[in-house]
Amino acid sequence: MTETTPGDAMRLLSGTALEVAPRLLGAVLRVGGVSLRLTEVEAYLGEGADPGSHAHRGPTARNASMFGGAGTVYVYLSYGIHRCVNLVCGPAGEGSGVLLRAGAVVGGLETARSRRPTSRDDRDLARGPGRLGSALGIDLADDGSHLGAGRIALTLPETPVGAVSAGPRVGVAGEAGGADFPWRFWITDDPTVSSYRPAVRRAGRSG
DNA sequence: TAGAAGATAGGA
DNA sequence: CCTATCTTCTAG
Repeated sequence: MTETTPGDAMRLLSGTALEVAPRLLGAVLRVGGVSLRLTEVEAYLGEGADPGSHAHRGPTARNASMFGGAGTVYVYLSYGIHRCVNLVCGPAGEGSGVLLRAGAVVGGLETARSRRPTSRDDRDLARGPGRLGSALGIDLADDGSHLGAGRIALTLPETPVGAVSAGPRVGVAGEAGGADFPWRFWITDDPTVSSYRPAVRRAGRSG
C-alpha cells in the first residue's frame, strides 16, 4: 500500500480550487481523534474571480486566512451558529479554497456521536458543512492553522474514488450559484452527501 | 451607528 | 414554511 505523505497533500493543494476540489473526495481529514472521509466539497475562487466566494471582495478580518496559501485552514461562523471548514489552495494572496460540505466518519465514531446527539443515523453525523464542523469539533480557534502542523491532518485516498458528480453550489445567491458555476463536487450516490437547497433570501422574500 | 444578509440546521 | 443566532459588511 502506498501511503500519502503531507507533501503529497500540499502538492495537490497548490493547484487551483477547481482542480483540487474533486480530488479531495475520498481523502481523510483527521481532527484530533475523529477522522472523516470527504464525500462532498465546493470550490471557491479568489479575490475578484468568484462572486460567491468570501474572498471575492478582498481580505477582511474574517477571511484573512483564506489568503494564507495552500494548506491553511479557514474556519468561519455561519449564521451565528455553525462552524464551517475550508482548505485553502493556490498561492498565498489569491484567496481560493475548498469548502468541506460532508463526509463519512471513519474514526472516532463515539466522539462524533457525542458531539452530534441529534443525529439518529451515523450517515447524518457530518452531512452538511455545519454538521461536519460540529462532528469534528472544529472551533474558531482552528482558523488560520495549517494542515499537518497542528491537530488537523489530511491523507489523500490510496485508491481513486469511483464516479464523481458536479452541480451548482448550495446556498450561493445570484449567478454564482447557478448552472454556469457547477463547482460543487460529490461522490455519486454516496449516502452522506447533503441534499441540495437553493439559496434563500429572508428579507424581501419570494423575489 | 444601524440594519440587512449570510457558503446552515432543525423543527412545525 | 419559519426561526435560532451573531458576525460581517455596507450605507448613511
